[in-house]
Amino acid sequence: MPATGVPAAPAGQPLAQHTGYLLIKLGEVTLAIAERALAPLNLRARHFNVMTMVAADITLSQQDLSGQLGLDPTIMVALVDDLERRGFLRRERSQKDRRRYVLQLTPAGQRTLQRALTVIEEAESKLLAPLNSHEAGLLQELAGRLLAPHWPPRHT
Amino acid sequence: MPATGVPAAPAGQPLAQHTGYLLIKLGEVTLAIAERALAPLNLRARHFNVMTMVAADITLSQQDLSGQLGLDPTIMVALVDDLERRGFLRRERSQKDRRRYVLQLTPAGQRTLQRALTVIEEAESKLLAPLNSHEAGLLQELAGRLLAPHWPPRHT
DNA sequence: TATTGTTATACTCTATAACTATA
DNA sequence: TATAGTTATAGAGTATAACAATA
Repeated sequence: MPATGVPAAPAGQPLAQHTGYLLIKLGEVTLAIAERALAPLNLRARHFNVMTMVAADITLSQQDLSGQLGLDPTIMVALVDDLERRGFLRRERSQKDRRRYVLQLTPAGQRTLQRALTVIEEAESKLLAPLNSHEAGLLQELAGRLLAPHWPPRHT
Repeated sequence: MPATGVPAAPAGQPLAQHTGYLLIKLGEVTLAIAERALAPLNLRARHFNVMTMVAADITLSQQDLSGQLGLDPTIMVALVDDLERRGFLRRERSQKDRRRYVLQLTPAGQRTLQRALTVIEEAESKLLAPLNSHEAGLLQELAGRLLAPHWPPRHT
């Protein structure tokens, strides 16, 4: 095509032809939905992520969590502070390495995580409603394949 | 499952089972890739989006653009200021409604958009490399279907 | 010396409200 | 009165650097 012109694009939504644009906007929409679903529990999506990780693996330090979730360690401090202040988890010094914390959900934290999981799965199911179960599984698989080479991100 | 406990999850990546989490992180990764690809042109992804929209439809006002791109109108002002200052587009008052601006790419803007399009498509192709062409088309279609009910977002 | 967690702080980003000019 | 665009500014969110405790 000539250097003097840009090809005419369909007026409707020229950006919708870019898969990348769709993925970015879909990510934003999905995050907004998750935040709205968790708001009644006074939780942010990050709280849910941290609690889910801690519930699955007690041996994770705060910096392990930062790395796996792609958050700055200083943000993790504030997040864990908040969850601890609200009685959802406890910090205990690791016996093997007393610089590290071992994080552990309290019973209240486990109950809250369970409720959060319920609303998250409900929201997710609404978001995925336009897809049949085969398509939903396919999307899950494709997204996972695309993400794998880039996650966790190397912190700048 | 009992209220006193949360089901044991695979330690590897408990969040990866949530499609929503994958979509959010994939969106973040995709945006980061786009920003990195455009950085040598001194453009942000938003610049590219605005220029693409303006190239496709000259009749869009700044608030039309804000709405379609999901950005606050005040952010659009700064964006258009920047593009105008760099000689990539011009503001002209609409004849039909002199409150509105009609935005128009300059020849330099068209050339820059063309170069931006090249690097964006290159980056997109790298991102999608793990998929064959059928899968890539499928992802495009599924993402579009999921996004449609939620876009553009109703500004809070 | 290096690492975990922490604090203080500066920086970016965004949204809010108030204004003007046009309608 | 309402709308398009603008400005100033406050608020949220983030990252940077420096520090204490431990390895």
